[in-house]
Amino acid sequence: MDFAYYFPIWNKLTEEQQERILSVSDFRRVKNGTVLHDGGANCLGLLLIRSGQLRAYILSEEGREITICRFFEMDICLFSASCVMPDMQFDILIEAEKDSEIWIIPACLYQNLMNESIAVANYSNNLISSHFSELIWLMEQIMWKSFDKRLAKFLLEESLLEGTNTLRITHEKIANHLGTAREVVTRMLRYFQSEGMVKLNRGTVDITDPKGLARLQD
Amino acid sequence: MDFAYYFPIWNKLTEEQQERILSVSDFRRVKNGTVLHDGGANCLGLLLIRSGQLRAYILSEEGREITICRFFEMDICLFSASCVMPDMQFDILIEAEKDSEIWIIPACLYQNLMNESIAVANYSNNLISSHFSELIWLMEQIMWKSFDKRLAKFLLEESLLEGTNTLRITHEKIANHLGTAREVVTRMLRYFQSEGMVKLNRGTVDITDPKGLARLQD
DNA sequence: TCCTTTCCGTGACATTATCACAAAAAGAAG
DNA sequence: CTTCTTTTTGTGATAATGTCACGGAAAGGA
Repeated sequence: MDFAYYFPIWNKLTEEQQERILSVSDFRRVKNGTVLHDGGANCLGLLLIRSGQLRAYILSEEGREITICRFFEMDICLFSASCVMPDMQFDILIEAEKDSEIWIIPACLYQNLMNESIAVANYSNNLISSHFSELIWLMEQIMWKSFDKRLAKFLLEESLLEGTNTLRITHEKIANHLGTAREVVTRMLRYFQSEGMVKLNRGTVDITDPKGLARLQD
Repeated sequence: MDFAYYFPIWNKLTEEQQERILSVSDFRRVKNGTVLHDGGANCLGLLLIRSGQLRAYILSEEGREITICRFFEMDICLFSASCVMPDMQFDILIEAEKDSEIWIIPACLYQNLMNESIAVANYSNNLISSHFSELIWLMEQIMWKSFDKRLAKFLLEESLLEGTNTLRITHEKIANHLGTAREVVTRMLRYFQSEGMVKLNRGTVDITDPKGLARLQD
């Protein structure tokens, strides 16, 4: 069990606390596309990612989406344990963006830890603070950056993440990440293509001029 | 000194901690419009509001604003103490929306308290969580509500806050709250007026049909 | 009364969102 | 291989909102 290696503040816990976590945490493999949490009442627990990738997003009544935050290896997601934070009342969804391996730490256990351990309480604090920061940053992007910049930035980030210039992603997925309509993405991508910055094919976006996109992005 | 009455978890602190807070906290009166915190490095401390009203907002490079959150009597604002939360790196501004009386609790003191007291740590947790929630809510409004609804909701909230249907506020202020341009507010208000829902005068918006606005707002 | 500042009104135009529809590509079924 | 279905993309028309430029009205100060 390499749980201890992945859990961030493992060595700040007492042995008894470590035991408790190990004994009740659940390991699980989920497929790309699995929805792990769909807002509101249900309170799965904290998610500790061993491998793969998750995304948290919000959903409008009309079915539009926007990605709030992404989680990677060794990250902890506590949006799926909103019951731990009683003042956290919102409907956020979490889905696997890749096949993933995760541990699920029951919310009630974590709740207890937060009440026992200052280290845990302060660690949670830092987690939420950094999510708050990211959200402010996202807000600034949405409010004050034109869509061409946001799209360019997204493509570059995605390319960095995947380690390739040939992104296997549909216009619709991109739209769902950025919180806009598919047509808007299509049109902007076509413009990028006309400028020689990308090459489009069904299901893929090929970045042919990363520097061009980079110049655009801010 | 009625500090103890206003400070939220006063009775969960030790006497020694209470002493320490009292001895270093600073009381201050600020005028409407005073900017208490302007982002980034400076780290004034926590603000505990005894009377008045503050708002936290972000600012674009072009000078556009949007209100992130407001603080009233007995609220605590910790955005002005972002150094306490090392992962909170963003430029947020805080200004008095009314003449206000506040206590300033030095950041380093609070920092220490968080490391000593689980109550303080968890209280901070709840604060940040609830701000995170509010921010998600704001994001949903911005992304998925049309401007007429947002403006109607703002006018009604403002009227409730002020306890009057005659709001003394300029179109520009409204625009700064809602993160849009003054012209957009002007045009929408004129539309509201043409529908008989408000009556406009220089510097005031008079709500003549609250129910009409309420029907609009969602 | 004159001058300055603040606030508001409005046309023209740009950007982004919405709606409606269709074509092209891929996949499934026979 | 053909036919059917689903997914993905393309695009025009129109609506909503943002941007720019300007001017005028009201308030306040000298």
